[in-house]
Amino acid sequence: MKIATWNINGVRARIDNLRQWLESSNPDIACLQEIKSVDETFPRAEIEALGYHVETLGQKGFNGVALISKMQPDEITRGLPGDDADEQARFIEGVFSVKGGAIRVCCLYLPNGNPPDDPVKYPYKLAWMERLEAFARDRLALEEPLILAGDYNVIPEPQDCHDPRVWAGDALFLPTTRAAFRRLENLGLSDAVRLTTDQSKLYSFWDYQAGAWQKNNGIRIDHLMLSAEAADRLLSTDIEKHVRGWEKPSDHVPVIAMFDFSAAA
DNA sequence: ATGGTTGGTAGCCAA
Repeated sequence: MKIATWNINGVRARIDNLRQWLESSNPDIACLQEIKSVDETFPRAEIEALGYHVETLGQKGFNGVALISKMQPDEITRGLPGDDADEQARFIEGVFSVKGGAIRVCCLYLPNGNPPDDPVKYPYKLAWMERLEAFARDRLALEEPLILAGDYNVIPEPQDCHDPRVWAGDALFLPTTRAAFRRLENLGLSDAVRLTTDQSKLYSFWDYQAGAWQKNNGIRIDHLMLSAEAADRLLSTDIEKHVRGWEKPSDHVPVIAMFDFSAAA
């Protein structure tokens, strides 16, 4: 089973890329972030025409996430628990039946947090990460294959960016941010890409500005974090870098993980 | 080099 995460940076501006990607990469489940669309204007029919189920949590103008899948989900939950006043559309969770049980796939768009001295933005990021940690602790107690996939807006380690000095003061790389990410790992979640390679300079995002793509000035911020039960079934991962070279690309590329959920638990 | 690029929106903001 192929599970993907992709920050698409505007699903309506990117519908041709999305179709081309779904047809060529053929994921079973895809987590999309930054759809920048309300549910009413989401290009549902175009995606359903390719044989996918579509679940969205939209928002006007920015944010917004979608979970699209070949299988019908058994259960969908919208929003990250822990703050009823939070109106930003950044989280959608689906449960899917596989042979021998269920898998749980969460699509998340973690707040960017810049600028870090803003009175609202960085504290919101850290609070959101605390809520994610509490959520993960709850779900990990179920002892089932759990995949938390999305744009984390976190550069986990210095080797995940082209130049750590450039990112030193950025909300994506501050020690406090990285420590919060490590707390997720310490709960028992593993970075799928890092389970399969220790290679440096693997990136999932290149800024549109200053020729970052041409110079390979990228960062790795899109992650699939796995429970032990999911990690046990992991076969391989891939960062689909070629998608960044397409016409009118997103600034992020899809990150995928292949699993074998066919064996009994 | 505190620059420059994109999407959604009509607030220039968010990234």
